[in-house]
Amino acid sequence: MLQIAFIRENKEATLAGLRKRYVADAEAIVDKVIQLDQQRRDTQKELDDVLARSNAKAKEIGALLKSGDKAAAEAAKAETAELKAISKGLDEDLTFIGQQLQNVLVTLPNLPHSSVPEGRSAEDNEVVLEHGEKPTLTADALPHWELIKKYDRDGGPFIDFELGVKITGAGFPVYKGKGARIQRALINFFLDQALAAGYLEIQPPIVINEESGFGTGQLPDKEGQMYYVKEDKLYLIPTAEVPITNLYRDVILTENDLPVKNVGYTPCFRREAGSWGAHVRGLNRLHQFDKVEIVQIRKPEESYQALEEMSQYIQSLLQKLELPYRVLRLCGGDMGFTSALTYDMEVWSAAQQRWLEVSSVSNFETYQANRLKLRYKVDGKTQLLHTLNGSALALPRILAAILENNQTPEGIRIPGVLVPYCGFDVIN
RNA sequence: AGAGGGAUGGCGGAGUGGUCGAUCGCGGCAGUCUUGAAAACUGUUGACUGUAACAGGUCCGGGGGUUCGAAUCCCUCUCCCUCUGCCA
Repeated sequence: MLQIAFIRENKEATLAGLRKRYVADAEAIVDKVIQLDQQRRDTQKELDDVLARSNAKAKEIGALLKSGDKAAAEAAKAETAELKAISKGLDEDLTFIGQQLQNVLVTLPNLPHSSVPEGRSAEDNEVVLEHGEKPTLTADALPHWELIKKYDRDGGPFIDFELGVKITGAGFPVYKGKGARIQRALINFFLDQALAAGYLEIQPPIVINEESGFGTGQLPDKEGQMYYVKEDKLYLIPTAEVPITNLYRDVILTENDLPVKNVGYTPCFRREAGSWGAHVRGLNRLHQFDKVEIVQIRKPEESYQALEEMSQYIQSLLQKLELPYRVLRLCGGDMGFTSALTYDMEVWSAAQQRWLEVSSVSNFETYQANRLKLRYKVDGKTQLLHTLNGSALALPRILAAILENNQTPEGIRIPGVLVPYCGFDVIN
């Protein structure tokens, strides 16, 4: 959530940011925010004054009763009725105005960083760099969903979509044999790498309450994208970002606690309506998938340096896995609601001949921290922190690229770094 | 799931209708002493809002109520603990 004080004092910058994101009626919304904020402050002032008078009166009555002057006390009591009526009315007004303000404020996305390119859609994202050689496959090369069927060894394909449909539904594959083992290998590899890079491993719950959904910005308007357990009012997490970042909700850190670097492996659940044929085939888009997520909490002045470090770290993983990749700087129109700057990492899927997004790393600046009330103390003052996170990495598309890019007539070669984790070096 | 007991500042723990935002202890911070540290002593130490700075306002798990006045009384929700039951 944007800070009201910032909007009030930087109206033009706010408008420019919102335009970059193609927010409709930005000017009208910002004017509404400023107007409601003024109204709220005026009403608050008025209420505070009435309350101050009431408080003084109550003390006066207490003193009179103590001194035994009952008649004067009764007279003073009679004067309070009016104050009470006024304060009640003002209090109701304030609640109403506050709600309206909150309702408008939550509809505003984060303001883009100055380096965010102009643009309306994914077409306009800026390619920051490309790394690695795209493998040239033979004419009979197969996409991963065919490869999975080709190496049918343990009583069915090593990733079984049909079986998943049977027990749950589409988008919930069953990993078997080498399929399950390579998943486990990837998770352990990613966690070990993060530990070596100084992250603290966290195993959070994978269902979260409404407050947590609000804290990181999934709620109120993206509830349709999450699975919901109605009886308990709990949501299945779409990413470990939600529970891990919310560990720091309503927290005031000290400088010694910083920087916070957490890593967590969790399954992730996404309802994601809509599908487009081949683009969502196989492992390309699932309702349940595994992901290792890195989260950092930083002082404002360090957060962009941290973002670059996280980007480098994620790239190092892709390099170790020998995957060709590119890094995109997302444009204003394509960036997530809560982010100020996002890099997407995409790996080259050689048989599908397309780039697959496997990571997204973002700096949210104070947008989440303001919702979370996540602060730290500097020179006796409390200040909002910056939150960042990134996938490091999401498994299914990594696996898809590994399978496709490394296919040979003899079988699918497992990248060297994974072999000790897998216990095998080829799927054949 | 049933019965009972709780929820107070970073932690422990007082406070049961009137200067209580809250005694006290620990911890933290600053100082004295010390070559330095420890110990001891002294002072200081919640958050939000508001103001140029004061002042003022709000917060004792959440919400509502009684009262001139609520941390204290009433209702309700949530969570925690103990015992009984069930259970990976």
